[in-house]
Amino acid sequence: MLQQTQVSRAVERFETFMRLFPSPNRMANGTESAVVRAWSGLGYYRRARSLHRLARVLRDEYGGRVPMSMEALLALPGVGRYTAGAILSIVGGQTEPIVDGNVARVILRVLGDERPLDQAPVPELLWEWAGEFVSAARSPAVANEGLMELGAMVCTPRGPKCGECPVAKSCRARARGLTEVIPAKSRRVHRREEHWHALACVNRGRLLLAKRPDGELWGGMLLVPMLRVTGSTRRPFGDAAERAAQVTFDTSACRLHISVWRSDSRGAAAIGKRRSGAATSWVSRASSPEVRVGVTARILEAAGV
DNA sequence: CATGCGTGGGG
DNA sequence: TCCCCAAGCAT
Repeated sequence: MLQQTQVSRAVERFETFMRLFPSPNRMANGTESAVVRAWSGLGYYRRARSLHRLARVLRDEYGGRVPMSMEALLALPGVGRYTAGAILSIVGGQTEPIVDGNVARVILRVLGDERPLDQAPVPELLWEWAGEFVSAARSPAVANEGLMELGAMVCTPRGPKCGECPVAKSCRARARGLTEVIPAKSRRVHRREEHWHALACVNRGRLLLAKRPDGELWGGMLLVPMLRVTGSTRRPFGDAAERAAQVTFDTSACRLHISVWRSDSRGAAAIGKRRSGAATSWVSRASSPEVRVGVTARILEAAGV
């Protein structure tokens, strides 16, 4: 959960999530969609799907336990250098470094390095520095936690609290007045614009949802049926739906301009004509978490259903 | 190695 | 309103 997600967002979900999946075996014995459902709203849903796959690897190959070696951890789906380092150092007390966004910011400021944190060879430099740091520490867990926490609480992206910083005296960014420009911003990518149709389709308290195709935006998620506009289709769902609203929705990579259509029991057939084999299902509005989250919630609200 | 992947809060 | 960014990873 903590991969590229603020601690406070993860904390909100953690207790519930752990009650649902108290052990790797319990998750492995359940379905992927159960995990994705519990994850809904957190974003980056590949993490949820990876986690379910990971649980099955633990069940089938490691007796339901987490292997405590770098090699084994890095081979698990969704586990990279950061996650493996965190598990080994914080859980296992091993001398392994962690570099997250916070740590990178602290190191670059201390060094007065004005390069973007993702520009080669900066990442390797950061891992080496963090490796020397944790090697010199009595407790790898405390050292790594402390370094991340320093970045999160004191050496913040804007307005760092240098007056409270234990290493302010040896910080080059501080000495040169560069704390606001380090770390340097990397080249910005333009958010591409796409046009989509969405179908808000309600019948007797149930809502039509469709599973997004793997490899596309929101792959594997259960959402209000959505189609990307490719040609110049005026009425993508025929006469079965009426135009209800227009909404804009941003993801990290693109801005979606969505034409929202409203329909009833006829909607499923309209979707079926558009998409061969689209996995649609009617779900209860009251008990389905998808209804209250993300793009689906926005579309339903805009459609007034 | 550059890019894609969500969402929500803060400035 | 708009941009930045968050306990990254896979491809």
